[in-house]
Amino acid sequence: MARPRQFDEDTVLDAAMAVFWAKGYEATSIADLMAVMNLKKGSIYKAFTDKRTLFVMALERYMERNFTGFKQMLEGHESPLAALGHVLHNIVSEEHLSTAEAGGGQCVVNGCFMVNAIVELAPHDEEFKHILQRQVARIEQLLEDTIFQGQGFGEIRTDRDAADLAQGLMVFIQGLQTDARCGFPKDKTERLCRMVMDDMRQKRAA
Amino acid sequence: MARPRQFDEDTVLDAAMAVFWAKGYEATSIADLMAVMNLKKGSIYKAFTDKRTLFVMALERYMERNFTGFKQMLEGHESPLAALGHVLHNIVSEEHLSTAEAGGGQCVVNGCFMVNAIVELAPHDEEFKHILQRQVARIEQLLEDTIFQGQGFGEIRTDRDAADLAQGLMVFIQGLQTDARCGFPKDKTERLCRMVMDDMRQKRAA
DNA sequence: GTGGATATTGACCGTATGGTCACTATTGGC
DNA sequence: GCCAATAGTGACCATACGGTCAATATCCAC
Repeated sequence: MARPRQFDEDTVLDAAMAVFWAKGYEATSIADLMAVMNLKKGSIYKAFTDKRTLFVMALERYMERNFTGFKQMLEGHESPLAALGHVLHNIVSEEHLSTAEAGGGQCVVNGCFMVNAIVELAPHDEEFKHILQRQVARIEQLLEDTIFQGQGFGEIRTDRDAADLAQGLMVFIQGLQTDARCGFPKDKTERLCRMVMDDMRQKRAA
Repeated sequence: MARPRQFDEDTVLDAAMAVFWAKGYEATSIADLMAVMNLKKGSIYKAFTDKRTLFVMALERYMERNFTGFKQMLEGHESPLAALGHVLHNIVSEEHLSTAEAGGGQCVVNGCFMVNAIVELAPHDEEFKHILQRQVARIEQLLEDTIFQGQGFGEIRTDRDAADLAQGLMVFIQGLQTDARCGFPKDKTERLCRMVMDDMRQKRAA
């Protein structure tokens, strides 16, 4: 009994996510969003209230996808350490980094939307800060659980708490995302990932 | 034979640096700069051409200070490893993180201006990208030299290249700066720093 | 004190911004 | 076929943006 939507919400949210991810909150204008979502201004505001709300929706969409992506990547490996290695490899590989393809945009390495949002918005906006802190904690917990398993397996070093190793790994990952934004060569970051993975390994007495 | 400046360039540049550091490029308006620099719009444009040029000057000012700060912090320690520990401790401690006090602003933890600029600007601006890549490389080199010395000292592990260790440490530091923007507790990051320092140490056979 | 040179000022400009809203279009239920 | 309800549209709005410039003020050398 009412006119149905003429756009697919998932599709346009993906498009909005891509442009916010690539350009950040401030640098993305409503005009940018109109172009990439293929919607007129009025439709955007009717459906998503305002720019900030749309950003939050796009960010939460990203974070949810990112989190379940992590979980899936951690499954189906012969060992927890291999699973972590797989996650790191995926972070560094281009496939995981958005190519902002929605709207015919060019291929740019964008790093991590969450990290970008932290740097741009967290210090000046309590709401974003809480959302982002929660997400960081969630991912850290995932890493910690996996590391804990690996310690039980005897393949990950036990001279450190799983929580500490997880936090250290998380900081390292955040640093990698900065590197990505600066366009550093993939082989360098892959090398670093191998090194970090190797340092997590339980060393046998020589 | 001409009217002299009524403001101190160092002072106003410090103020501009603080606000760009805290809020980023896009979110800082000319009005913000006028307020914090205590200058009228026309004076700013006469002295610094435009917003972008002023930002570059502020960023380069920061980077130069940051770099010489690193160098000074690395001097006068009993050993290279202790020097690196001192650097890390300083990064984590509040003193090193800008308090944006110029202009009577509130005290906020701002992370690293360079990292903020990388995340906000590097992917979409070739000039910034080059400037920032160069600075990262410069700091990495400093770390590498120190690590190399420490290896000669026998206190830093020699099973890895100094260059690799330096790159890993740099990524970790960049991750710390993200954490800072998100407002994570200092004791957590200090703990992580101790852990990383300890992992750099040359282990004696048990 | 006059002149040349630079600094300071604030009014002004064109445009882009985020956001609103009255109007029209399209639907399913009755 | 009409009605209630929601979607789509684009003109419109106030304002904030980065930036310019002519007029004025202030300096030093002579």
